[in-house]
Amino acid sequence: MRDLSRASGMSLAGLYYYFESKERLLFLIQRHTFSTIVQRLKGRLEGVIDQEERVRIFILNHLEYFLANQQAMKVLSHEADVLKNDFGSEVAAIKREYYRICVGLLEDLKRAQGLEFSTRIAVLSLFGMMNWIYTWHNPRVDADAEHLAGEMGDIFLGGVINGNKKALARK
Amino acid sequence: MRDLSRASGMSLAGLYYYFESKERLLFLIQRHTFSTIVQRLKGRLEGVIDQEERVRIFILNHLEYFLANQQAMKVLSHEADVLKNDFGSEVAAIKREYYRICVGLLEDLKRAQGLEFSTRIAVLSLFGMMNWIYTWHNPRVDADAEHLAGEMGDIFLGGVINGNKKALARK
DNA sequence: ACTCTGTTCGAACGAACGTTCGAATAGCCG
DNA sequence: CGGCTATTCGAACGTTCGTTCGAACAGAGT
Repeated sequence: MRDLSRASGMSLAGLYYYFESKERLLFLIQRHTFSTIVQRLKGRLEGVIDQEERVRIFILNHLEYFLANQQAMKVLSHEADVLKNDFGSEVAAIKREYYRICVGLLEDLKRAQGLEFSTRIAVLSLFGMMNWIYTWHNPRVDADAEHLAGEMGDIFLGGVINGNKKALARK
Repeated sequence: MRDLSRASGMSLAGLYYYFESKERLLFLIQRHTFSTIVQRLKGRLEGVIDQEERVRIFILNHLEYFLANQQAMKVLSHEADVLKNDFGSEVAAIKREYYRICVGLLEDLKRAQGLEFSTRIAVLSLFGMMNWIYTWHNPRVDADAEHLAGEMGDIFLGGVINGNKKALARK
């Protein structure tokens, strides 16, 4: 809170006039962030019917937000699951909705292409690939969100589609 | 430190008889952990020539250690990069060696199969998939390390191999 | 001018943290 | 037994943290 007061130019006590506690402030930030990501995603998915393209949109939407707000996402990843009670459950609900959307995309993809793989593991692997980016992405060295989303989309989709056909053939 | 004294049964001051500071204790834990992972990996890779199998060994070795020491890895992931100066650079060197081993495995795979993709993005995507596991793995619900390593290996290898051939054909 | 409401702040509180110090204890060797 | 070293600990120190409180100030309405 002292860091925030210094950075914002408002006194420490002044912050508490607007935010009743540090926990509530973190809650507001988290809710705003994850709601925004979900809302943008829904807008971008509208009208797109190709299942692979829909997954690629999901990846791009996620990476764009993460890279545009990298320091913020570093904090939010670090502070995940620290909110208690109502704060925690409300944020968890938004995250769960986001997770479920991704599950839905993959279920649709499986149905459309006749694939068999664990949706849960695939979704969580994809989240891992995307979320880990805050630990290594350097804007001066690494490509932008669009390019990274393309590469990760190739790996992930190539994996669940082609890798899966191979696994089936192995049986 | 007070938590550690409670959990270990030794007094708070007693801890400082064995570890000169909290930072040095964290350093010793991190060095031990990452050295162990690297050392085990090297042993398991010995004599294995198939490039895909070598990557699968890498994944299995990583996941096995992470799941066998899940709470510890949660802390270590959380406390990554907090060590300063010599402590930080010595741990960073071990991590860099581990990273380089993975880069080597993928470079070999690319050479053996004539693939083209960004090694850096592939390696970091793989690390993301594997490291993120500490946030979601539930031993009562999710499969064991061997099974997860198989699934993640399918996704990742299927992605960099088949997904890559498709990307080349797209050109 | 006076009050009322909304806004801002310096100063402090209590708790938690990493660390230190001197005293107490235990085990061993002469 | 006496003396030595290694080990253990209660108590405290100084700092940082989240939070609170009362006073000060500004502007609008009467």
